[in-house]
Amino acid sequence: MDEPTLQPPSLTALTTYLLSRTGKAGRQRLAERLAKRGLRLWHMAVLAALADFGPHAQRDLAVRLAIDPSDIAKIVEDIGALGYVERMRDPADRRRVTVALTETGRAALGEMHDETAAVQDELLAPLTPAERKQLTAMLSRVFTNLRSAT
Amino acid sequence: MDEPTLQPPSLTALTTYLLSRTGKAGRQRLAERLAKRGLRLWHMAVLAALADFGPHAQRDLAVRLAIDPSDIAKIVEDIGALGYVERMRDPADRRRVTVALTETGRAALGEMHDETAAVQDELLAPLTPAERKQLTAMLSRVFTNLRSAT
DNA sequence: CATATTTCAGCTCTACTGAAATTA
DNA sequence: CTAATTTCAGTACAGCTGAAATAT
Repeated sequence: MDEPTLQPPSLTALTTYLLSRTGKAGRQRLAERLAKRGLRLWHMAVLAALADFGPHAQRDLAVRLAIDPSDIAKIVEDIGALGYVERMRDPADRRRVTVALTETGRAALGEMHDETAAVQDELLAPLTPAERKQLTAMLSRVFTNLRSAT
Repeated sequence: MDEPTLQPPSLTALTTYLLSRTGKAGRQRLAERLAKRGLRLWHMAVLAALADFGPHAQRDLAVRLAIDPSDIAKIVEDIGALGYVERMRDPADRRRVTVALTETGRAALGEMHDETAAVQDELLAPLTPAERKQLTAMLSRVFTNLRSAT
């Protein structure tokens, strides 16, 4: 009897394949949670960047998060409509639009933090706490290297 | 002076975020290589499944690789046009279409194997060989757990 | 004039939904 | 008649290109 759920060994031996598949699964689960709030992943990423580093010009948000600049406008407008951020023209350079987190946005981000932790616990269930730390450390180095090797 | 390339710590602390980003980067680099052959990732995945497990009905390919059944037809037709696979109606159940790898397909898959190894070396450059093994083992457990917990 | 930032229209790709055609 | 398999049309989203509008 065949077991049609087995993955091809020549694919599961490819770390890149495993990264791609597990990454997609994690993204989907996160996205499902955020969708209940009417948000998507980039919305959360922008809120996190504003919480961690303070107000940004939209251009700087795009550079920091590696979002295409042409997509920023819509993302910021969405979370602005929810009252999570405020936009102001920069008086010093009136081309720039400065985006700042509101208290409402900060509170929403706090709730999301708990939800993302729950999603992560589910995703990484088969790993011990020590292994999760190792995994995070390794992925962090890979990710940093990606961004420097542009 | 600000360093606008720093990622938000509250995101890089999320393993799910790192998985998602590194996974996407890996997928993109693989896709770039395959695009030079006129292929995409699912094409390679199907070829690998046929090489590892022999001929499949299209339905079984969809189940094994977790591709949507409605997308299989186009994928198989594409690699069929390149001469990488052959399709035959199953005489025992004429609803089913059996897909089999050709020698041409097997040879192409061999060349792709070398290319994917090169992509992976670049992606995982900051990790030692021992760490790469650890990473692969951990991701493999996470991935297996995902599929069983459907 | 050249450049930077924001914004929008449009394209492609992936992944999904729904339904039709064929066969069991 | 019901169910399984293949196939296609249409939809939604993400990510990108190109260009216009505004300001430096």
